[in-house]
Amino acid sequence: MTAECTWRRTHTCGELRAEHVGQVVTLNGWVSARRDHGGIYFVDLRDRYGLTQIVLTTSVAEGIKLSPEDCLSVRGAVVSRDAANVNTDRPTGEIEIAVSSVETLSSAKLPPFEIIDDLDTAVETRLQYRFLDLRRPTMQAKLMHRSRFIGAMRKAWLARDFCEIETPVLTKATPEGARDYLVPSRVHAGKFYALPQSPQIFKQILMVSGMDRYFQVARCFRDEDLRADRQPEFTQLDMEMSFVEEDDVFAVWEGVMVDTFRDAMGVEVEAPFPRMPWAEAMARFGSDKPDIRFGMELIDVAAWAKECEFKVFSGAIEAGGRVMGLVIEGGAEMTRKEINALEEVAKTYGAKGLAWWKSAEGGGAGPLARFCADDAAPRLMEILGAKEGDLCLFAAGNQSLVWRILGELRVHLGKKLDLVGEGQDWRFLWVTRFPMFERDAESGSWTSLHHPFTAPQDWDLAGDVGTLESRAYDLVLNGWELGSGSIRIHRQDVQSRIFEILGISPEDQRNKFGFLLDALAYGAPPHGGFAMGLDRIVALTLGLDSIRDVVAFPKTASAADAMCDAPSAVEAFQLAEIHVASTAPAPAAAAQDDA
RNA sequence: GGGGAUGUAGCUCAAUUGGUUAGAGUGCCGGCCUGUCACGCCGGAGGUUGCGGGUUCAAGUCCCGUCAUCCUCGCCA
Repeated sequence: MTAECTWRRTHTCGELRAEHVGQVVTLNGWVSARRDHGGIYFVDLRDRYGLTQIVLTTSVAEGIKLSPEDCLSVRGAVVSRDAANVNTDRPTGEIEIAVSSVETLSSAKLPPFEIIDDLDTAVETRLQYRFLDLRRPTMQAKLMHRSRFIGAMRKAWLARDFCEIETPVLTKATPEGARDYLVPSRVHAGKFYALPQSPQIFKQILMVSGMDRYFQVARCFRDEDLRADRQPEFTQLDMEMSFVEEDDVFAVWEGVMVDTFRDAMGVEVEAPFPRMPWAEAMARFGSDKPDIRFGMELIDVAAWAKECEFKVFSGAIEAGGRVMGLVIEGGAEMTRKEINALEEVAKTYGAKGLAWWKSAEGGGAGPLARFCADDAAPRLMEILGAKEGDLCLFAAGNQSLVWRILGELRVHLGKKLDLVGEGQDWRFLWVTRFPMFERDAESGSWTSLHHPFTAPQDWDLAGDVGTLESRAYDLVLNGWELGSGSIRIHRQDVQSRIFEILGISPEDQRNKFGFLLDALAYGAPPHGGFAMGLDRIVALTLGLDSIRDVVAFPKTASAADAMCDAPSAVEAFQLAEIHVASTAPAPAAAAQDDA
């Protein structure tokens, strides 16, 4: 624009105060609420910074039609309000703008929903009109919190001499782990890139290169089904450092989290964070991401169960399985209906049923009561640490199933019974010493629990493969897994041996990971790192259960973008260029749906 | 891939056992109003009950299929 600009703002809609009274200002913003009193007309003008009331008298308003969400430029004097008219709920409530001229920069169609905070609109509609959804002050506040949080973190890493380095988004497909998003190559007919599930190998190679301390705010892609806390593309704070062991990684992260919480939120986080071996986490909480804000730990009742007359329990012990329980203090007041609901929860996670007992010296009540005659009841109560009036829940079966059932029940009960006490906002926990390998349920072969580059506790890999412990660790916050990391393998011979255990042939090792093995052969430093899911921690610090509100343009549960309608069909010539032919059936006309 | 929930006016919801012209709040439009800030008062418009089929004298309601959204199990090294 070469002519003098008539509409550019002098202030935002959130900054004018009593001290500005008398100034003539120009504001730009959107029409939020309108209150027409005939001879005088009030409009709340909104932008990212706040709301300012503008006042139009009849002569100014003449011929001007303001609709909700019109984008305006208004010019006028800042005037103070009479004491009776001050709006104490708004930072700008002491003043208003006596408008002398209005310019409509862009008029708005009637929005499908009102742009206000406390409006419970269907997610479907919100996502389709995300540009309007993101105009709501709460949504803008969430995005601004995300920006502040990540900004504080970046500053904390840079202050610790970490170097921010970008790694490729077009990279190499690997069959291990999650399903890859694939990108066909035009230049190399029949070949494909993959979008990274994480920058794992690149960051290790940066360590071999001697970059020593790396971090990145990295977008990662996994073509798996969604959840409230999982999107197919998500953001990690990825880092790696050289010449370190576990304690070094923990210490630097603890410092970064303390700084970040302080800078972004004004919250003092307690550090160092407690550490707990995986085996202890499973035994005590039945979970590798325990919420340590409340107790109700799992109790092994094998000593009682093996001798009891309840065949399900004694049989489980004989078969090499476990019988464990939970005690809900005062839970005997629960109704049969509530207990049945708990059983349904247990069944979701593979339980055949849920044995329960309202504990009492005299034998108690519930399905287990008839096995609690004479001294059986007091003995069971002693093992459980239960009192009269408590409700005890039991699971029997193989170890992993029992852990899972009771671990999930514990989390469920923690929410249902509101067991998290006051002042327990941020309870971080490092979970360490994960198992190195687990059996694949289908093929029976070994797979890495973390990833194949994780160092073992014992470089010699001596002993039974199934009992080997790794140097992997997770950071857990209030029962959410925030991220994982490990000390890596920096020795080529050990890396090859791990691939061998995983059943990857020497030939496949060369094809898939040859560049890493090569790198490890050129003086790789001991190194380790960690990656934190930023969507999750940003959601968690806002008290949200879903990460959808902290992602500007999230996908729906079917991995679609409701606003731009991705994914979508492409032109035949585009497929031809990349040497791709679709095997998808043509969409049937009858299946078309205009919803 | 499996299970559950939901789908009615622009939005949020209601509609008895299958029964008259599918209602309310809100928003929107028009009128009135000079101190509102969830303004108020009066009036008005607004519906393919997601889509397709079936049962029935009669379907928002029952049945089958399908689509979409949310939650969830599997899956997510």
